Amino acid sequence: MNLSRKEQKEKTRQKLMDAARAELASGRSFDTLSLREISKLAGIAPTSFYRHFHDMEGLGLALIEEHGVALVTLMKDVLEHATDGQSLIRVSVKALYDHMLSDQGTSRMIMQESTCPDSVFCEASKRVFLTLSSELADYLVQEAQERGVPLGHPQLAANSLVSVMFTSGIGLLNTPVEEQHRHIEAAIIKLRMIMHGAEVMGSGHR
Amino acid sequence: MNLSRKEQKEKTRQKLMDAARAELASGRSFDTLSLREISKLAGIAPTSFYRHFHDMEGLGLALIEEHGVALVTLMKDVLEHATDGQSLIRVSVKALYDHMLSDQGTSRMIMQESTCPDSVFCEASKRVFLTLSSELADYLVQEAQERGVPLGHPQLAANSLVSVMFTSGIGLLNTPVEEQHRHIEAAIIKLRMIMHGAEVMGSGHR
DNA sequence: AATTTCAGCGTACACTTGTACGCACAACTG
DNA sequence: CAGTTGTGCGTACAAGTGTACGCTGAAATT
Repeated sequence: MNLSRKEQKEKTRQKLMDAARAELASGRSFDTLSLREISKLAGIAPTSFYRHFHDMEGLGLALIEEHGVALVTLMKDVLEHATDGQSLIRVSVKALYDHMLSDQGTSRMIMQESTCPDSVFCEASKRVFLTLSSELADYLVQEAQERGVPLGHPQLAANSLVSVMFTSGIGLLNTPVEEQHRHIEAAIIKLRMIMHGAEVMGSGHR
Repeated sequence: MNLSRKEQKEKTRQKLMDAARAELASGRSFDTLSLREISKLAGIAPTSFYRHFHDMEGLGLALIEEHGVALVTLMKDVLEHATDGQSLIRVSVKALYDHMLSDQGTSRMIMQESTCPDSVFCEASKRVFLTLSSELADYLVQEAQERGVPLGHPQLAANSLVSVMFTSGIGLLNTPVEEQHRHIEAAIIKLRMIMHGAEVMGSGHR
């Protein structure tokens, strides 16, 4: 079972990313991670790191990129199979939170980096949120049209939904298992609240 | 104009905190700041740092603490002088955003640290948000009672309001001046949307 | 006036950091 | 089969890190 060069390389690359994800998941912030440390955890020499990424920045970017793609795919999938508006929220939340729990490190990183200005990470993170927001907004207007219930400021509504969804999601990561269910239900209520608000604002009420 | 020892010490302490705030404001994350670097920027020897803080962690905590107190004071002040519910949102947003703009560094730091688990900073940051949320929730129920318009889930509503307010606020920091006004108006709409939603949920509608 | 206190400094040490350079050796290519 | 390619390694170095230790001089206390 000799591995080809490409396979082997991909494998070590994943080892590096996994090492970083693990450290992130344990609560470290990305910019406290050092090239040497990650290399050691991945079981390679520090100088070999450069065979896979030009930089730690390169690694970070790869993490965000991969996570973002998965997130957008997930959301499209959920929206596609949505039945009605009520359960949609519940299903989205569950799906998103499962995903966040499965990669806590990168999830936190994206949230963190989205607050920093002028960094490559920030741009990448914001792009993820923006994509999700527009995707959701598109769906909302379409769905509202079908139901004949106009929505006010769908773009802003989607934006708030994403904000609250992720802020709550991050909170969930630091929540003991026995309280997670309560936490999720709270998030669902918050999201419904925003949807109701959007509907009110859609029916002429300012 | 000889300064007393205490005054002098307080002055250098502030120089340290100001140096940190400046670095934070320029987009650095707190844990990339080194003791030596901050000491140099403050114009003192690295070893003198210990006369003021036990740690960089100590400095960080002081930053969050001070900022948090200012924030809570500000909010209480705004709520106290509130006239009606509509302008309240506008006034709060303006006040908060002024405050955030005046200390971008710490504002960002609090947002960032609130996502990390198991850190002293996280606890401190979350405490700030929690205090703000409860303060706001208290006001909302009281105000709702006076108006005779019941609110659904006031605690969750307050929580969402704070989430959206701060997420948008952080976004504002990275927004060019000419777009800031539009950004603020968008935030106000988002917040009103949540309030409408809370009112809908208060009138039996789930 | 004599004594104590203490903010600030300089030196020193053990570590960690990124990365330049060249070598080895297995996998690919012709 | 010879030749090239490229992953991974070890060494080496300059730069930066936290902090222990002891000193100084002025302010505060006695």
